[in-house]
Amino acid sequence: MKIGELARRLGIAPSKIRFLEARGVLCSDRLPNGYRDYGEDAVEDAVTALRIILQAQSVGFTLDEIERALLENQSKQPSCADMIERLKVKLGDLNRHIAQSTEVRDRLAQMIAALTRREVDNRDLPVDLQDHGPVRLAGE
Amino acid sequence: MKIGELARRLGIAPSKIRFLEARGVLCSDRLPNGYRDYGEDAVEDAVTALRIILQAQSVGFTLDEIERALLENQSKQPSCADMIERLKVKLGDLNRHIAQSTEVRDRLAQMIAALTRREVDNRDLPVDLQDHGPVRLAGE
DNA sequence: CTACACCTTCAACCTATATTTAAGGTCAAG
DNA sequence: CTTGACCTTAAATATAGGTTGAAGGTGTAG
Repeated sequence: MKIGELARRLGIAPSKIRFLEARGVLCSDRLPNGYRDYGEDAVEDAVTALRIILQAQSVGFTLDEIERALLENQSKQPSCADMIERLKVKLGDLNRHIAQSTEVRDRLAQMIAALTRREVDNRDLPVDLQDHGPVRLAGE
Repeated sequence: MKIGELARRLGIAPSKIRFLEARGVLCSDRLPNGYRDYGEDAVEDAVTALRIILQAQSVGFTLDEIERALLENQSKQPSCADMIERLKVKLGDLNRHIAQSTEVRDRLAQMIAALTRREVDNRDLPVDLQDHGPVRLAGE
């Protein structure tokens, strides 16, 4: 399988696969003419790797971090003392991030509810804006 | 209060306050000499606005979205039908994001546990890597 | 008056993460 | 053989979110 079909299958641009490969988080076999060639196993590996990479990226890991974690994990010699520390820091970040996301999610849900009510009754202001009163933003 | 002290109080760079003001999500009064001047109320407003802005940013809202939401919320004429739709989409995004973050958080925690065990017993591989087998990454 | 910290604007630059484009090679169908 | 889809690399551009630097004004202390 060539890169175009793999990209379509993954729902991403071929350029992104090339980019990730250049970054060092993916690899590929090549045909004699230089084209990237993905066998059956390679396709499955790529899909799995991409799923991990995109998911990690989506929750705030940089490609550098992902690369370090993946490579370190695959190395036969552990030597991971440093990495475990880095991952623990990331775990803390992630927990704080989840707490914050949840808080914002709840406020957003309240806001939507309040705005929806306001469509009917105009007096009802969003709770989270009432809490701190009108904030001076731009243009006042 | 001038921008430097406000920035120190907020723990951010003065340049960031200027940047956010230029972006349209903050405002300021000016002294006759052009310096930004924050009165007592303005300081509180700025702190509140910054808290909201940074938190929203940290969970994936762009400055454009934050600006639209804040300005729309403060407008006297609701006309928010569009915004409610946008916010609902964002709420969905946020819920998916929380689910994904939580999943990655749990896997990360397992990975740390496994790596910590491996420091003692080298056979014990991280569960999330066992699940999908070795992934072909770069350099193999 | 001199120093020095602080402020202004505006434009340039930076990092991360890609995408797009330019110039060219490969290949199967008609 | 030509056309068009697809591939290659390298370099330029895009986008978000800033930071930095130049050039210059302000304010206060010695």
